[in-house]
Amino acid sequence: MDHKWLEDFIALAREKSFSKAADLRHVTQPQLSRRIRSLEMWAGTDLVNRATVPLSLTEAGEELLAISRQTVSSLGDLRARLQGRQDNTGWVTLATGRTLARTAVPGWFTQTRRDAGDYRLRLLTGSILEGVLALEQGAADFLLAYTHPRLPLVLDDASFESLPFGRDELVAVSAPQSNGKPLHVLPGTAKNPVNTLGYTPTLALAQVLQDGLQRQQQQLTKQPWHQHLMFEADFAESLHEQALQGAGMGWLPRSLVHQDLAQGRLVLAHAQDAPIPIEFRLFRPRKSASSIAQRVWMHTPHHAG
Amino acid sequence: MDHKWLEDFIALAREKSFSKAADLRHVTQPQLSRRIRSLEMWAGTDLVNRATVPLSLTEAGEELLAISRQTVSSLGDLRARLQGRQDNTGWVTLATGRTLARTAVPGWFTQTRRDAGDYRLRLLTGSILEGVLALEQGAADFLLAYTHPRLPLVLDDASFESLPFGRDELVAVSAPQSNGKPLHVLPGTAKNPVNTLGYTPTLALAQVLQDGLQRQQQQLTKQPWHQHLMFEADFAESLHEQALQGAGMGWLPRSLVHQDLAQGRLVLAHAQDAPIPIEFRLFRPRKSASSIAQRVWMHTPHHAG
DNA sequence: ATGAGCGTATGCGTGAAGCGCATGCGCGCG
DNA sequence: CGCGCGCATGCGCTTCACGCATACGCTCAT
Repeated sequence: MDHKWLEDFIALAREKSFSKAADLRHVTQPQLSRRIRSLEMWAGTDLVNRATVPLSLTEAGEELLAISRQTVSSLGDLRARLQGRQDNTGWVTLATGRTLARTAVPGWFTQTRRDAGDYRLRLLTGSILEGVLALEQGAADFLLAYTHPRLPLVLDDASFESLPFGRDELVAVSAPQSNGKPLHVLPGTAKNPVNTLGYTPTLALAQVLQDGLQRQQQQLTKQPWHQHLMFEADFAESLHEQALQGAGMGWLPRSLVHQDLAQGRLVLAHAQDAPIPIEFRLFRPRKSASSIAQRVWMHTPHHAG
Repeated sequence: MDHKWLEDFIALAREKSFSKAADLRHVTQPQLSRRIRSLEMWAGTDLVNRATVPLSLTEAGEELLAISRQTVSSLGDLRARLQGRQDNTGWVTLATGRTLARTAVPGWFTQTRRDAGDYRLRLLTGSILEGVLALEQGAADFLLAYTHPRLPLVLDDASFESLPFGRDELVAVSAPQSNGKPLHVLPGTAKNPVNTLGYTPTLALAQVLQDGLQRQQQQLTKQPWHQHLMFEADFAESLHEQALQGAGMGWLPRSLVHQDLAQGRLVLAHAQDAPIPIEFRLFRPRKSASSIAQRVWMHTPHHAG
């Protein structure tokens, strides 16, 4: 009997749909179907009436649901307490991506440390999905992530709250020539496409960027840009490095390159100077915040969306 | 989080020994060690203080123990209820071995059906270990198994009770020659060993037989018998079949062959006619018996050990 | 009535994790 | 000081959990 099965079952009872519950649980629908089937095998009887629309629980299912809720919550609470016990040494854990860790976190940390009192920060960098899991499992106090219609970010509104944390913009930059003009500039030509530095598609930034570019090409220029992807990385810093070396044009967060732009090490590589806006929010569980995490949350300014 | 881990942890807290708990849980000591380690990883903190002798639980471990007990028992009870609910259609489930299913069960079934009222019997045949698991998990109402000092049969006395069910004896039999003397007879000679039919060592009967033979050779004949194992099966019926065909000498339960002995299809193949006694007991959980299982238990005669 | 679309179950190949066995290592006792 | 007991670790094997692709059933609309 896997504890996961009970959590799956609770989700299924809430959503009354295998597909929806599978999304909530971050697994595919077939897998959730099999897990529920396993739970039914373990119980020795059917738990879900699949004939009704929407599906309903059998009598046995209702009984198991009650016990599952109690079990999951008591074990979850205990686990959170145990984890929190050794975290209550003044640490706050923040899950985020590598780029935001470089751009948005430093300023926030120094500011909240000044306003909310001294505390120590533990940073967990990884994919958005990893961050979501860390937050759900109590391994992190906060999650700082990009928000975008194309990023599903499945966090239950009932259990998690968020506030607008900040915004930034992706600007097309390139190393300059000796005359100060960009070495690589948009749009290129068909025979001379612009050397481009890109994000790996798994990265959240890549999704946001792709969507932003599509819109720009629709609104600004009717014809496509001619790009030649030279370099791809899952870390904005790497692209930054390549851009500084003159390897190509890349879309980088302005906060990451504004100093280079000011001092001429990089220049804007877009004829119309059309930055792509990006937004990010800070998430936290609605309950069971440590006192320090609570103070930090309260002293985090809401950047009006 | 595997539910097994909690059961392991409870066993460990009771036994205060990884090895003992591993035996109770029917796994090897290293595996139990790893499971507890997994549980500690999940909890995020140590649960067991391995330094003390005997080992003790940490504060976190004590808290988890309390919740584990509650969780395991409530889930276990519910499961038993659910299983019982659909078994309460007049079925009683008996786990036993293949041999006892042929020898001891039929008479018991007809007798208890007469005394305890009409009921239906579901027979689960398998190894003793499988039967023990079926009983522990509520998949079976009763377990009928050989008892012997060499068979560890790890059933918790606090949770399970048993009664002496019956006894039988293994007799050496062989097909007869035309003159009525056994075709294969003990003891053989060094150059002409007796063709023997044996049980696969995994079988409980094999353990009992081997122990019985060792004692007999110590007590009756100082010198070993000369046997040549011709055929091995995990099912007494198969040996029976082979014996009838004259393939060799085999130790078979008397109840299985008494008719063949009476009618001369088989004859005793042992010079001193020294049968090996075997005993078997009926086990059941101390609690949560269905009403029918309760009646059957009550009407099962105690064959005084 | 028939076909389109949604939602759940199933086959399959891959990869990770659980398992037993063999062995290492620390601690207490003779 | 060595010997034995008890828990941890390395290793190879097998099993199963997972995602992907696809089949099946059911409803609703034309």
